[in-house]
Amino acid sequence: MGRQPCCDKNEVKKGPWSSEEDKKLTNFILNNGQCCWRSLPKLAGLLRCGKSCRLRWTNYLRPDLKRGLLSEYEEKMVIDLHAQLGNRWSKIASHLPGRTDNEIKNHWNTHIKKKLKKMGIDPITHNPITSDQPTKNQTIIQQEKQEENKNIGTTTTLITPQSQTNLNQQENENIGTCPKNINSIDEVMNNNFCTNEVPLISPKEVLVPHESTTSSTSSFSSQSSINILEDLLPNWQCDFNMEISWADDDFSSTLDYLFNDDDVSDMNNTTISQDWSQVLEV
DNA sequence: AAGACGGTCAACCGCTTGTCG
DNA sequence: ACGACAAGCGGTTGACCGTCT
Repeated sequence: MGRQPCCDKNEVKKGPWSSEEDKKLTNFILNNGQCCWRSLPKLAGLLRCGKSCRLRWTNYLRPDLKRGLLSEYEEKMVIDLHAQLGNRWSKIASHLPGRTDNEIKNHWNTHIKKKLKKMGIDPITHNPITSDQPTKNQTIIQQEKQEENKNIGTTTTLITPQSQTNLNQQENENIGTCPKNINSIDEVMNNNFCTNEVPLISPKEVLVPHESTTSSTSSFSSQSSINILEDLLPNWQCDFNMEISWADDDFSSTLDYLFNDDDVSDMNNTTISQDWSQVLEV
């Protein structure tokens, strides 16, 4: 017998989210926090699948998300992490505060892949693509790398909890070290980028330079969510007991997306609700 | 002007993993 | 140990938009 569907597909709405739905979802989560996605749509008055709500929130509505294209720094980080972790987008995203796995995955497939190919680097193996037949050593290295990626990508039945722990430990140890083949990318990018030089630090500590978002492509949705946040702001101020400084760099980039500079300066030292502070602490 | 085409990205689908009784 | 359920994850799809012809 197959798995039960997560929701009745005849009764749920699919496709792009309307600003009204965004508003309902944002409002509900800000007031009640994130709990039980399956029952959330009903409670929030949404005709959506819980899964869909979770995705919309984590990929789009979450207020700590950065918007706009990935910076050069972030791109290099993605390349470096991909060399170590393979297509484990959520792991990669966890090292890039304010970025989602979906966003990184899309950016990889649409921008970085091409860039690397253009530079003569195989986006899968992260080794240089040569026009000649690969040498014996290169072939072996590539095979090893593919095998490595394969193992990383398929943590299935053969992996016991103990070996999984070991794998995770190994993984954690590897993060922060320069992989053997990353030199090839460094050479091409003419930049000694390497994670042992770029500390992988918590979202709270990372300050990623962001670009102006005037060129943001997701015109409808991003705009609608920004409007929603603006609409909801008074509620947060009412609910919040905790005082934070909006001058904190952590928040400034997010705020840049939400408000113009004047708005941000007006909001310095305003108060916010606990739910919101939890969201920001992600 | 309009149709074809390609690029981008939000959203979906289905599988895997984690948790709890 | 097992099954059921919720959440997470990565691959894929399809709508939208800009550019080209």
